[in-house]
Amino acid sequence: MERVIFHIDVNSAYLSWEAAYRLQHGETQDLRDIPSIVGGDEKSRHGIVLARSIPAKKYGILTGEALVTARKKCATLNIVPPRYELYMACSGAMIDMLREYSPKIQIFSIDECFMDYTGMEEMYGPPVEAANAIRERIKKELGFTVNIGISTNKLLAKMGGELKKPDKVCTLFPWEIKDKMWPLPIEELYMVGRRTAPKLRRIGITTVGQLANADVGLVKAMLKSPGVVLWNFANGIEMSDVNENAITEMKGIGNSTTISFDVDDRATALKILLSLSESVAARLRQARRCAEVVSVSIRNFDLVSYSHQMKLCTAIDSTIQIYYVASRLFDQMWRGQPIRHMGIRLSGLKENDCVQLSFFDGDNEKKRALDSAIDGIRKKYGSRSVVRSCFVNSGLKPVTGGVIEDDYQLMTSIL
DNA sequence: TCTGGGGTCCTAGGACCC
DNA sequence: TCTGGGGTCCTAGGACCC
Repeated sequence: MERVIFHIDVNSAYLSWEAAYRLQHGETQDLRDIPSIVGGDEKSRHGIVLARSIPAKKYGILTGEALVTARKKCATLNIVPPRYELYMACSGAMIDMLREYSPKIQIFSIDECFMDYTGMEEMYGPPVEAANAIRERIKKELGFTVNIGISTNKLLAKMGGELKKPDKVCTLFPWEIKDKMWPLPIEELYMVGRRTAPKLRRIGITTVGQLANADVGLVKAMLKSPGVVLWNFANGIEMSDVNENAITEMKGIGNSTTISFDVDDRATALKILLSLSESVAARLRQARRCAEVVSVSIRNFDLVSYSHQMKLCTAIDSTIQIYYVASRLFDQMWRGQPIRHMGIRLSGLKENDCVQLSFFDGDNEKKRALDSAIDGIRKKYGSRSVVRSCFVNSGLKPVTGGVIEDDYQLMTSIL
C-alpha cells in the first residue's frame, strides 16, 4: 500500500520561538517582522547566526555566518541571544501535539520531524486537510508557524515542505516530481552540499531534473556510492521507514566547546577535557548506555581540526574513566598548537544493564555510586551545585559542552 | 572578538587472519 | 623464496544534515 508521509518543519525555528515567547511576555515588536537573528555570544567566540527572520534573509544574511559580517549586511539588525531550554520546550510541545494525529513520528532534529499518516485518514481526514488542521492548531495554540510537506516517502515529503514558505502545506507526490522538483537548482536536493554541487555542475548537471535523467553509471563513477543515492533522490526514490525509535537507537553522544580563549598549556586543556567528560558522561548514563569507543577532537587557533579515538576492551560510563581515556588520547595527539575548540565523543554504545566488571578495577562499585549521587544532585540543584575543586577560581566552567548552560534564569512556564 | 554544537554515514588504508 | 585473494576490525578524515 502506498504510504502517506508528512514532514513537519518549524519556520526559522529559534527565531520564531523567540518571537512567540516574547510576544506572550509583553513585547510588542514581533521579531519575525523585522530584520532579526538569534546569535551566539561574541565575547566567548560563539558569535554566529543561529537563526534569521525572513526580513533578515532578504539582506542576504546566512545561517552560520559570523555576526560581524551579518551586521555589515544590515546596520539595523536586531540580535537576540539564544535560550535553548525554551526551544526544547517548544519542540516538545509540538511533538506532543503531533502525537495526537499519529504515533509513528521520527524526530529528525529540534525543529523537524516525519510523521507516518498512513491509515489515519478515517480519523483525521484526507492528508492535505489534516495537515492544514495541524498547521493551524500549532499556529493558534503554540504561536509559531510550520511548513508541512506531504508525499509517499520521507525524501519527497521533506523536499515538498521546502517548496513554499512560511506557514504552508505542500504536496510533492511522485506524479508531481517532474513539475515541482526537477526545475530546482541542484543545490536544493537533499544531501547535495558545498562539495558535491560544484562537481555536478562541472559535468553540466545544474538542476535536479538533469541529475534524474543523467546516466547513473556516470554519476557513480564520479561520486561513488553517494552518487547512486543522489540519483535515486532526484528520481524521488527513497524507501526508509519512519523510525519512531531513532532517538533511543542513538549511535553516539558527544559534547564539544569553543573555549573563550586559546589554550596553550596541557593542564588547562585537561581541565577542559574533564569538564567535557562531566557533561558527556552524565548524558551517557542518563541514556542508560556504556561506551566502547572514546574519541577526542581538537580545533586549533587556525581552525585546523583533527581527532583521535580508541576502542576499549570494556564499555564504560564513569566520568573519571572517560576522562582518563580522553586525557591519554589528548597526550598522544596534541600537536602543541594553541587550542580553540575541544570535543569528546562516545560511540560503540551498549546497554548498561550488563556492565562487564573488570577484575582489575575494584573501585567500580564506588565510582558508579559516586557518579550516580552527583548526577542526582546536579539534576535537582543545577550543574553548579557540585563542582570539582580544580575548577574553583580557575575561570573555567566545571561542566561544559552542550547548548544548555544554566547561566540565565529557568523558565517556569512555557507558552 | 570572522567562522557553534550536535549528529549520521561512508571510505581508505593498515593490521591481522585464513 | 618474487608475494593471491577474501575477510574483519580499527582509525582518521570527509561529506552532509539541522
